[in-house]
Amino acid sequence: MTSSPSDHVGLRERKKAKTRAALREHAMRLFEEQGYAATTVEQIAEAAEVSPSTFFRYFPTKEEVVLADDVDPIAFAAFQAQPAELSPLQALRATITDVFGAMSEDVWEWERRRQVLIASVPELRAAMALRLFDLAEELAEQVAERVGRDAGDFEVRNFAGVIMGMSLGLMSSKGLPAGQPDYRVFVDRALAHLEEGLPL
Amino acid sequence: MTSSPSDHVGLRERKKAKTRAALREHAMRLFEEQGYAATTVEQIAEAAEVSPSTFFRYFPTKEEVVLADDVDPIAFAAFQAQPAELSPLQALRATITDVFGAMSEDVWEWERRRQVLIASVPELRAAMALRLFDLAEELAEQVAERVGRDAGDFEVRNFAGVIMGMSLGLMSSKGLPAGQPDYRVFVDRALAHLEEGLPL
DNA sequence: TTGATTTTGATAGTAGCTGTCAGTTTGGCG
DNA sequence: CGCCAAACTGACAGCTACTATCAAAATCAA
Repeated sequence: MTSSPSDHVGLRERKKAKTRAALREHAMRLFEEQGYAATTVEQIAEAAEVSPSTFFRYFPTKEEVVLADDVDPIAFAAFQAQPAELSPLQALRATITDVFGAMSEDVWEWERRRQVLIASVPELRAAMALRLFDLAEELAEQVAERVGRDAGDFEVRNFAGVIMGMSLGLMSSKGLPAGQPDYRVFVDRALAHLEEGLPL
Repeated sequence: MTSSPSDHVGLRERKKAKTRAALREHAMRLFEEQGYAATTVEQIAEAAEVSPSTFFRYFPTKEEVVLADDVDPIAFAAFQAQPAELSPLQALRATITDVFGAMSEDVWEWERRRQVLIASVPELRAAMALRLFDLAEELAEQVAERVGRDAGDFEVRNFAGVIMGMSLGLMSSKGLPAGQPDYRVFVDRALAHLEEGLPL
């Protein structure tokens, strides 16, 4: 689903991909080493051996180099592929299991580093929250289709908003065990709790 | 609870309050007239007849002049005052009714303008999301006390996160009727939906 | 009125980001 | 192979949010 039939992977494309990956990796490394705010775009560009203006050609903002994500579209595809008889919450849980299960350990490790960084930098959390608005929009559309309602339906939107909030809640740096948190477990547990009606 | 026994409201304090109010009002007006991004702090300061550096002495960031809020502490106090036999969700609904009901029409009108502005400016939505993290933290503590659990309890935190997300969902500019949305109704409806276990 | 404290404005500086604009590299095609 | 159009690149200038400092002015307490 990520490549169209006639996909010219010429030298140009490969070079672009390499530059992009280099920027991301050096950025992540520098952020972890000396902090997000203390790292300037100039330093990242220098480490990746390009000019600062080139950085902004690949990533519109400094935040985006961390937030750029390639699992979301996969997850949405997986959600859509869930059997129709599942309830939205059930389908969501199945999706999480599927997507996380299919991740290689390398990809997952990268993802974990991202999460830790985002959770610890308020600026990134804010940007992530913004992104979640769009994701909630998409989720609302898919849920609407699944249950045969309009995407503008109040309860459908509320459902999507609640899921979004649950995800944000898991990002709260406080309250989660430090070290190497395994978000795979947390997400499933939170969804299960929601499925039972949030008993307290 | 906002004033200590011996509260000297001298000329100094009054002037400060006036300056603060002037900054807020002119900022809101300018944002509505020419947009948030297109309005500079310098313009706001000039309209309120102070220097730009004075603006930052009253509000740490440009966002804060919109986000500064005085109903949150009232709402938390009201939540704490709810009868102990109510479930967290019931207490929350009662709080909303109480607080919104006690608002004067003027205060409510100002609140409505704020909400509309925040909903329409991504930057403000992001900042508001950040603030909701702190609010969720406080909510978690109060809920924990209410149900006799630890504030770090996973399900308590999940509850707080979900409530936060619900609030964010209501801020999504799309999907809400334009014009003069009455958030009082929406919040209660969303809470009721949650109370029923998010049926779809 | 005097002296302490607070508030204020001016100034200078940093960083993130946006634009422009020429110089170079690249891929496609005759 | 060689040319052209397109894309990529890097340098520069500029804007705005925000910070830090410091002396002048206003306010308060005695």
